[in-house]
Amino acid sequence: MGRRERKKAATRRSLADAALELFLEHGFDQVSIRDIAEAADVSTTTLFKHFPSKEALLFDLDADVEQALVAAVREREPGTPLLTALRTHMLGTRAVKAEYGEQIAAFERLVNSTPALVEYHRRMWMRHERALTEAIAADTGAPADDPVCAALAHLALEARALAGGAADPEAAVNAAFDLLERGWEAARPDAGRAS
Amino acid sequence: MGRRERKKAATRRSLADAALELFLEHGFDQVSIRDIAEAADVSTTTLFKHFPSKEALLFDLDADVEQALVAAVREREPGTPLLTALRTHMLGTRAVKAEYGEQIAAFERLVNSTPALVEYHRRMWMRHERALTEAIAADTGAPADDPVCAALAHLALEARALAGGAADPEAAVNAAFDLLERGWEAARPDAGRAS
DNA sequence: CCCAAAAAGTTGACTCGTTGCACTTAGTGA
DNA sequence: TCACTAAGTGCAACGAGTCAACTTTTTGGG
Repeated sequence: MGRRERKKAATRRSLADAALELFLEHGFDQVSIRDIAEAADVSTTTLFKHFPSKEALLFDLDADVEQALVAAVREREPGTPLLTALRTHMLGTRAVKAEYGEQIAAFERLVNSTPALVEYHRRMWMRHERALTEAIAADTGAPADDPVCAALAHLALEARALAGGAADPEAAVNAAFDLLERGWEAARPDAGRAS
Repeated sequence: MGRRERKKAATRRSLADAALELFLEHGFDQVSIRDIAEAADVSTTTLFKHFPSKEALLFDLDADVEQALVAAVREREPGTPLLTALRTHMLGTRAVKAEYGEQIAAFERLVNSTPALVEYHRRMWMRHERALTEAIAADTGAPADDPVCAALAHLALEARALAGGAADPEAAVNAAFDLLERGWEAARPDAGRAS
């Protein structure tokens, strides 16, 4: 990796870092793009060459975490039912987060207290809908555009948004998956055991 | 109703009309707030006294249509299962719309081709989540904050968003409800028959 | 080794949604 | 009739995001 790409990555990180710090201290809406550019000592145009929007500054690291979802389905333990793997993954990342402690907690508080960020987060999350649909379809031998697989993917992903607004997020996720799991097994009696 | 309120309603309507016309002709993003205010012969400040945002200009009429959803559950034929009523309502309004013909079709095309509008529409729709949750809970005698009822409400409402992006919307709605209905009946064996 | 092309950054002005402020106008109610 | 209030105006501003023209590097090929 040449010097150019290293420098590029450096300014990118310095932007994301400055943004995170300022957002955590003053709140998302109280910090302007100009403030961030100023803090990272670049111009606003440069900032927008690195990040397509103000929101994107925050979810820079989070991007690959989201990819893990599809992997959790595709590369799950053989013999594990699909929905079980999904459910575990959604509950599991939560546990990992809890372990990391205050930093991630503060980040989540920031996101969940800013409507624009909640929405953006949701959008990013939902981008995997198609990939998940295909993973599920492939898994059960259904055609790639099977409506039932699409519905399952969509509704399973929605479980996260549902948890976001609930008093007890874990219970909410479990409730959603209880519903889906039973409905899914009824629809495909073979799906509950191994595939 | 005095003259003042009549005038207020008049400018409001003239704004909404101008907006709809311009949006349909040029597309949402190609029309600025200033254009609309100009066409209705008021200032942009006045426009924002009537509508809280650009998007709101379009969904002025649609607002009460959305309210019908909760009514469809609460005031359904006695003996009809809850989910059946919901499903029918979602498929039914679609049929009504088809009958109205080109105008509504064009409107829907406009909305569905503009990400900002899709999102706004979804938001409006999802505002009924709490009301629906309570209606469902009351219906089955569960506590008002029962997670399963909340999950069902959320996921049922989501069926619309799911349909929006699907090749065959009707099939998508049916697939979602098939899943939910089975899961729901498994969770509450008494819920499938009458209440 | 040098030069041209590509990539990174800068500057400054601009659009667009949205808000705030100070002001006028016109119904309304006593 | 008169004070009050709500609607509307004009203008200036702010913040996000874009655009175009221009200055650096950095890099790769002849």
